[in-house]
Amino acid sequence: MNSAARSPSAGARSPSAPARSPTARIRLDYDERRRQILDCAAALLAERPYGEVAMEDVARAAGVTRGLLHHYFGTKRDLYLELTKDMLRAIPVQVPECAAATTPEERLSDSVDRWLETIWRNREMWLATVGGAGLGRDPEAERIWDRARDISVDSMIGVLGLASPGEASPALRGLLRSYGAFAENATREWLAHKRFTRQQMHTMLTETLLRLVEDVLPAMTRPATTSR
Amino acid sequence: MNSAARSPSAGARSPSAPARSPTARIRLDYDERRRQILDCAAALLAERPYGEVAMEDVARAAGVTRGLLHHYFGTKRDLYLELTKDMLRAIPVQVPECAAATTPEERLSDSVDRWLETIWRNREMWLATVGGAGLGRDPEAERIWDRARDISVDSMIGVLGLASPGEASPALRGLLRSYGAFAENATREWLAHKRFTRQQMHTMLTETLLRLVEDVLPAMTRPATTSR
DNA sequence: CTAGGCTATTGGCGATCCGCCAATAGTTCC
DNA sequence: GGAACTATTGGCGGATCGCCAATAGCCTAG
Repeated sequence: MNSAARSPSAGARSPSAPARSPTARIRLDYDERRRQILDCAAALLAERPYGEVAMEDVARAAGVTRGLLHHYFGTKRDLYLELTKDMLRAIPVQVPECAAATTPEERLSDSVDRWLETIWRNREMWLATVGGAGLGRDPEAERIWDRARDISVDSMIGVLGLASPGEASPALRGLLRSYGAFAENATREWLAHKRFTRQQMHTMLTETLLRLVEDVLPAMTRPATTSR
Repeated sequence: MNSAARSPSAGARSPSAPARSPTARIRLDYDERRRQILDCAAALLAERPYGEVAMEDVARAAGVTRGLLHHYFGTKRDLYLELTKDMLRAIPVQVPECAAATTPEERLSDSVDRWLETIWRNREMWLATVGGAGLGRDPEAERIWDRARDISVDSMIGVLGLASPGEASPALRGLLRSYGAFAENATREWLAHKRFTRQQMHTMLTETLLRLVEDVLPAMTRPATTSR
């Protein structure tokens, strides 16, 4: 645009320079910078939707320029997907395996507890990705989420000792995936609006899952009518 | 633009072109045009995400120019919100009230059935809005959805005869809202991936809601531990 | 049947943001 | 101290959005 008004001296850069030397170019290690950018992006995406967070904003928050973001992550969409993957890596769906001789209910309770703990520690990043800032229905994003959800489903099946991973019926998998949506919504209301206590979250998540697999699933797979 | 398009060889426009002359400026009634634009937007948003549908695309699909879209709806975001409101209007959360003397289970079954029927008839628009093309975490959109979900929650409370609308506990409302997310996910898998049959949908939705209010809710509101 | 007004519709201007890449400047190692 | 290495910058070009003055269908009065 208006590249005019560049005096020959070419000094006097942006007046809003940080307290350091005005043109300090701070050089970080690859992984450090990468992490910092991801954190800044998470913070911004946790408070307003994807479409309203400009790359420029993320860059400014990280104290770098837009070009660097593209250098590290490629597209804005790529940055978002990277953030998603990163979050899914940080919240590895609960692996139970506490002790061998326990009831499924105990394992489930433990598993849910651990999961809530992890979510709570990463709540900002969770809200930035799962919580809905998303870019919606992107095939790649959907693929990532689908895989994560399938892993989560496998984990649930394992915790409850329902079936060998390969043998679960489509109905069961679908049911558990929908339970995942249920849990996500409850978590969002817990984190963003404090509509549940953590105690309530725990009870709700465990009890609901048990009811689904013990009562709802049999009713679904029973082929005959009698839906009541 | 192409004002010379009447030459014989220059025919063969898009096969779906209207029977009018190529450059005809077709003037429609306000409501007609509005509805047509909304339908075109729904069709496009049903197959790819919000960010990848340009206003230009919607305009071309509707056979008009971009400017007209802004004239009718203002911002792109406004258009999307309008579409959402429109969809929520078209799918008025099931009003049961079938007959007076029925059991809650029967009313619920009926209500779910009616809801599934409506969704199926409007599946394209449903997928375009609920189904996830969304713009994510927009405050206005969230407000719209929240109101719709609250109405839906009231409806469920009414169908099951649980409490007078004003007296429902926050826990109940939150639980039912999360059930809404459960139902939405199941519906998406049903419509977009055919992972459930309609029969299964019906059973799953009714049975789950009953289990939630009869078993899970009491466990949540019971203050003591014993979540086992 | 023509003139004139009403308003649906157009076309294009300015601004914002994204994607990229050649040039620049810290950092390290010899 | 100099040279190689690479993190970082700055800006160009393209796509899209938001808007508004000008245009042109359609309807009614005379």
